[in-house]
Amino acid sequence: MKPYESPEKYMTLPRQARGKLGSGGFFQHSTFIVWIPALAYALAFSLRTFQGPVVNHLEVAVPTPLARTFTYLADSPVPPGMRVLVPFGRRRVVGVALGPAQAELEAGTQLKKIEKILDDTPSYSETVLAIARWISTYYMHPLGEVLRTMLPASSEKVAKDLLALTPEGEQARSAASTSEGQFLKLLFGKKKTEMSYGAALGKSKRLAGEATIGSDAFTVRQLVKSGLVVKRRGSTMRAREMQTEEVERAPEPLSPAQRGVAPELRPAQRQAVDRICQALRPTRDGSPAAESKVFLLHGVTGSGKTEVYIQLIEEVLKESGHQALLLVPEISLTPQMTQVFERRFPGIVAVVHSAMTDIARWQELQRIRAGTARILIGPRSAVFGPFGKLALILVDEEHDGSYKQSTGLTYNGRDVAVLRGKLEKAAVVLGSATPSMESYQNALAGRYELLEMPERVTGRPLPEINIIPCEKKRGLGTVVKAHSARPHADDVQADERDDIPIDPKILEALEQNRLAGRQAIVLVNRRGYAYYLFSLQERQAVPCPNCSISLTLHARSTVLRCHYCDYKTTVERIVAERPGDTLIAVGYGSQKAEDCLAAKLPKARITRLDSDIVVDREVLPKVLEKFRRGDIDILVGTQILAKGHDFPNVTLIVILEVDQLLNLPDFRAGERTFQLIVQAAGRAGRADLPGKVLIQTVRAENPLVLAALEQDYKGFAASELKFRRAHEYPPFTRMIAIEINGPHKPRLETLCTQMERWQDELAVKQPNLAAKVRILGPSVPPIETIRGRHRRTVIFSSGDLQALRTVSQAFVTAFGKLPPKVRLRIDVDPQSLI
DNA sequence: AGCACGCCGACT
DNA sequence: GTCGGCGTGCTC
Ligand SMILES: [Zn+2]
Repeated sequence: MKPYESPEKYMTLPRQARGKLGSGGFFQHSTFIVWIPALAYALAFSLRTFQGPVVNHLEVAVPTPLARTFTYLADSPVPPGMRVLVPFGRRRVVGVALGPAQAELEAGTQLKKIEKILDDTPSYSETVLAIARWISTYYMHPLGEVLRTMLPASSEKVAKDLLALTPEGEQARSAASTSEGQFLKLLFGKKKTEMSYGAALGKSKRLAGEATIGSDAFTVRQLVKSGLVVKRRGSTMRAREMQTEEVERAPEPLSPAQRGVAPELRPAQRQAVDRICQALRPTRDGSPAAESKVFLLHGVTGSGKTEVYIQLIEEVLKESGHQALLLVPEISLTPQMTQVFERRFPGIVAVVHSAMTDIARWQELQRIRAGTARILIGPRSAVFGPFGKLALILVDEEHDGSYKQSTGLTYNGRDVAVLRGKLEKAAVVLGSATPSMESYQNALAGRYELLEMPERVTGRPLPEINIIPCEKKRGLGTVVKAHSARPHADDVQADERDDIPIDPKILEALEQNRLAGRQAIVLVNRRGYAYYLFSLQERQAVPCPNCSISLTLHARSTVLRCHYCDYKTTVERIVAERPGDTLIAVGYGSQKAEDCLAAKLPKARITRLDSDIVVDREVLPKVLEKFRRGDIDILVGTQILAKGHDFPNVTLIVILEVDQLLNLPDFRAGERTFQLIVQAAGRAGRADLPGKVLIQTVRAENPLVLAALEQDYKGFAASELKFRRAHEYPPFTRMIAIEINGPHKPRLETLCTQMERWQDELAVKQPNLAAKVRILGPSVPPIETIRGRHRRTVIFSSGDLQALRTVSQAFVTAFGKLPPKVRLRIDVDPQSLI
């Protein structure tokens, strides 16, 4: 009997077998606690019979994209939180009982009966149900789906059909001598030998419509018939275990010294621990503190946050049964990291991460549910853990973007943590060296208590940070003129024959570092999708007059546009408006820097790590391991390299494309850049081996960069908050981004016109409401199409959350019926709008 | 999102 | 003829 299998499967098993599950729902606390509400509930249920038509009517949340719940008939009362098997349409699904149905039924509705109750005790506690309800409303996501995502993933993976190249097909592709072969190359790309069948259908159709490069188009059918490809039933892919997962869980016995006389705390640490402990003090009856308190722990890199966490957890453990949750960005969730806690708290730490198999994850969470584990360490989804008595939630690196889920239910683990803390009356500690503007503003406004640890306690000195100003434009890009405004590969090359993208001083430093037997990290941006126009005179990107974010420019086009508000202008116009200025089209990320490194440092062993690879559980650990072993001299990669990993032999970190990062078309560009520099500074060197950080920029006097050099968070935050306030961005407003996407561009554009009309109507019909909410777009996002689907975004923002919700909800309802194949995505508090 | 129904063009 | 692709409607 495997508990992680779908309920449908185990429902067919005899009852005794089910008993082995611990006869428990997932979120249950204990049998004792649950049965009392169950009895009270039964009483209430029967009383209802006197009141009205709700007898035996049970409200059930069903996992479906429909934004509503359903009413079923139940023979006996079903306490809220129980999972139930119900008929739904022509299938059977697992829903969650919510309570007696309150809503009036439409006349003539034929109710169906619940088929089975799947739990002996509720899977979802009252508190967890309350969290689910809040999430459902706040993130505008159906309750049934929210409840489903809260449970650990079941291993049912949909077997999708695949289209695979046959050996003949592979041959035809590499030869590319036939039109079929050429078409296969377009369809599959150069290396892949299989792709999803659905994607193949769509892509082949698109290629046929595009009247492509001379080569004929074929239908998938034709290709199958000629034996070049075969349709295959997709195998159910099982998440592969990360190698590190097998790291010995029970560590070797520790000497008392090792295990743990806690290190002497510095005053700032002591003070933080004391303040938070006050909030942890349990009330008389043994339940957690009477009131939840949120702390923002702002500690510079090396200020000893981990030790503070550990001591707080120790405090929690003093109370029988009390538990603690430590949320960590996915990327930092390494065995090295968890071992620190496992050593200090042997046997009672549970760890979950996304690379685990479902069984392993289920088992870890089971330990939390049973109370045998008292500490849970995990990424954002761990915030839904099945705690009995959660007394403390720690959110490490609270500013980290990985706490935000970007697809489906777009929740932010940090924000849910704050809510859960409130509902569970647990203390919440948000820790960071560079707090998010949201949390910092909450602290300034007194909603969170700010605790500061400005002092470094670890032996590692701050590295030397140098700005390398670029006197030349350093290969930034092409100078645009009215008559040749297009950024084009040829121009770029012609222009840069003697203008390399990396300053010789940096190349020299890299070479010296290698000769000294040390390693280096070079941080670049992800390879580019667009350009911005850099004014040499103003030393900044040409911004949108409405939104103050950089205007973007695409290759082979001279149209500059704002992807927030859809403001448009042309390069010619900008050039004409700024006589005497030099304007440069700069790509946000490029291959150039890497190529230059390889060319100028032929002896160095250089490897590139793209952030796309994070998704790939195989590559990332392998490369990092190689780097750790010293088989790589220079690791070139995106921001992820600055996070989480400690490489003791890295003494030099180079940040090459700071200007591009600063000018990303996103109101958080500055915040991200600041975080990157501070993080990098925290990673270079170690106690006996001082590190160095080099920053190449065309604008050496940039106050943001200067503040980062000084680790002056407050200075940076003050100016950043000023910017946010002036332009009505978060944290001074809330934002909801709605994306529509679909394969037919004209259809999407028609829809956009309707959306504009809707806005006009709102302004007329409800002027008061409309005045409170800023609506930008529909506009074209910087990445216009993803996997053949065109995209448009509408951004709602307001300082009045109620008004924002009302307007967004009205909008979503108005466009509830979408044209064929068009999908709508809602992102509440979007983390990135690209 | 599933799932079924019904319509239509194209391949045995 | 029928098989598969695709738009449409429904889910207590
Ligand atoms: Zn704009």
